[in-house]
Amino acid sequence: MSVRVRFAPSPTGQVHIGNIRAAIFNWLFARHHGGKFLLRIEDTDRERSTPEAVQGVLDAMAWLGLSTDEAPVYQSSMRAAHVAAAEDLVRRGAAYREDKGGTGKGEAILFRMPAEDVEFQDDVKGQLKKAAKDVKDFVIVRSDGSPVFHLGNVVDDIQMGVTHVIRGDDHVENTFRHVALYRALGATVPKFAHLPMIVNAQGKPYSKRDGAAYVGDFREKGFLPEALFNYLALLGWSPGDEREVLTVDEMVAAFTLERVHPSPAQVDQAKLMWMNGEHLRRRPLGERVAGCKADLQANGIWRDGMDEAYLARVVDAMAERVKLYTDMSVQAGFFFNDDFAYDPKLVEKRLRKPVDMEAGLGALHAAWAALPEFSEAALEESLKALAVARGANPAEFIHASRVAVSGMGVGPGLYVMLVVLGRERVLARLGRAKNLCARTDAAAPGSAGGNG
RNA sequence: GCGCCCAUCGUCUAUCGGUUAGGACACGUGGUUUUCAUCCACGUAAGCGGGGUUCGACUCCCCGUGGGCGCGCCA
Repeated sequence: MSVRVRFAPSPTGQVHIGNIRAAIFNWLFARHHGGKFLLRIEDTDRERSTPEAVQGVLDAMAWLGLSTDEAPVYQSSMRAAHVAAAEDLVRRGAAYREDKGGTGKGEAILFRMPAEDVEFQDDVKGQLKKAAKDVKDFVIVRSDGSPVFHLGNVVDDIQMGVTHVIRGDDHVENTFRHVALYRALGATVPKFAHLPMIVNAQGKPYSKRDGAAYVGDFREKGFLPEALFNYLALLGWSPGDEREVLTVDEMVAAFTLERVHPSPAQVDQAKLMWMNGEHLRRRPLGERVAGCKADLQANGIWRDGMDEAYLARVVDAMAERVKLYTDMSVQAGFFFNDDFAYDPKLVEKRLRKPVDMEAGLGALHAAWAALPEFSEAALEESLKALAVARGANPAEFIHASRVAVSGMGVGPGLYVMLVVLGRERVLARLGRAKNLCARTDAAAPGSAGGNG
C-alpha cells in the first residue's frame, strides 16, 4: 500500500508554526516512503475562511518547499458527499435525526457511537483506548444541513485515500470518534500519529503573545526557509544520531514516526537564530550577496548603480557575523553610507577619553595616505609603528580607527574592514572623525575652542 | 467534575534494563585577535515524588504531583 498523507488546514488566518510543522512532518513522511503528500483546504467555515487565508497557506508551503503531489481539495466542494454519507448512516441505523437539546432549530443528524470501547494504535503515542461510555453521540450534520468537521474530515480522508493521518495532539480525542465513523462507513481505518504541541514557557499552547507565531513572522524577520524547516522538524523529532543541522534530503532519509517524541516542546528563539546562521553560511556566496542586497535595498541603504563587487567583498568580510540577512542593515550599513552615525558612547570612549585621538587620527591619515599599498599587512604594520612611535598602545589606535571608519564598536577584523572600505573612504572618514575628538565638552579647560 | 495524554540539564533532545546519563542552543571560563565579534578549548547543568517488579531501573507497573488536551449544531 503506498503512503498517502495530507495537510488539512482551515484557512481562517495566518499559518501558525504548529500547523506548518504538522505539514512538514506529513511531507517528510510522504517523501521518506515515496508516497503522496496532499493538501485539503478545510474551508467549510464560511464565516471565517477567506481567499487571502487560502493564499497565505499556499505561500507558506511554497516558501518552505512543501510541494504537493495532487491538486488541492477544497472541502466546501465535498459537501454533497458528506451529506450523502450521513444519509447513508441514517438509513443503516448508525445515525439518527434529533433536535438535540430541543433548540427548536430543527433536526440535526447525530452519529450513534457504538456500544463497544474504541481503540486505535497511534504511531507516536502507542495503543490508545477509550471506554464506550466516555464517547457520546455527536452531531455530524447540523439542522441547517451543513456537515460538521468530524464527518467531513473522515469522508474526505476516505475519498482521498489517506493512509496515515498525521496531525496535532489536540485531535487525539476526536480520533476515537473518527475511528468509529470509519468503521460505520465501512472504510479501512487509516493509521494515526499525533504530534506533540508547541507550547510557550508556561506550557500553554504557543501563541502570538509568545512571540513570532506565524510562518510570515519568521519570514519577515529574515529567517531562511530551510532553517525554519530544520528547526521545526527537530521540535519533537530527532534523526537518532547527533546531527542537528540537516538538509532536507537528510531529513527525508532519516524521518520516521517512531522517532517522534511524544511530549510538548518549546520554541527556543536563540537556537533558531543559531540554526539560521548555520544554514546561512552554507549558502553559496552569490546567494548570500543577493539576500544581503535585498535587505539593504529594503532599508534604503542600497541604491541602484552601487558597486556589486564591493557588495560581495563586504558580505564576505561580514561572513559568520551575519546570522540573518536583516543583520546587514544594522551591522554593515556603514560600508555603503558615508554619512553613517557615530555611537556617542564610543566616540567618548575611543576618540576623546582617556586619550584625545585628534592628533593620532591625523597621523594615521597622513601615514595611510602615503602607503604605497593599501593592504592588510601594510595597514597593520603602519598602525602599530605609529602607535609605538607616539608612545601609545596599538589597541588604542585600533579601537579609534574602528570607530572612526564605522561609527561602531563591532564589525569585521579592523584591517580587513579597512581594505574593503578602500583608501579613499577610509581617509575621508578619518578626516571626519578628527572633528569629533575632544575639542568641545570633553576638552580640558584652556584647550577648548579650537575650530580648525 | 469525568476522560485521555505527557513528564531526562534553563531549552531542544539521545538513551528502547546494566552508560562516568551523550549531543546541541544558551550560559561561564580560558586561548586566539595588542580590536568588539567570530573561532577554538574547557566547564556548570538533568532522570518530578513515593511505592513496587528485577541481581540491576531514567527505562517496566502502580499511586501521587504538575502540566496539556477533550467533554460544541467550532475546526
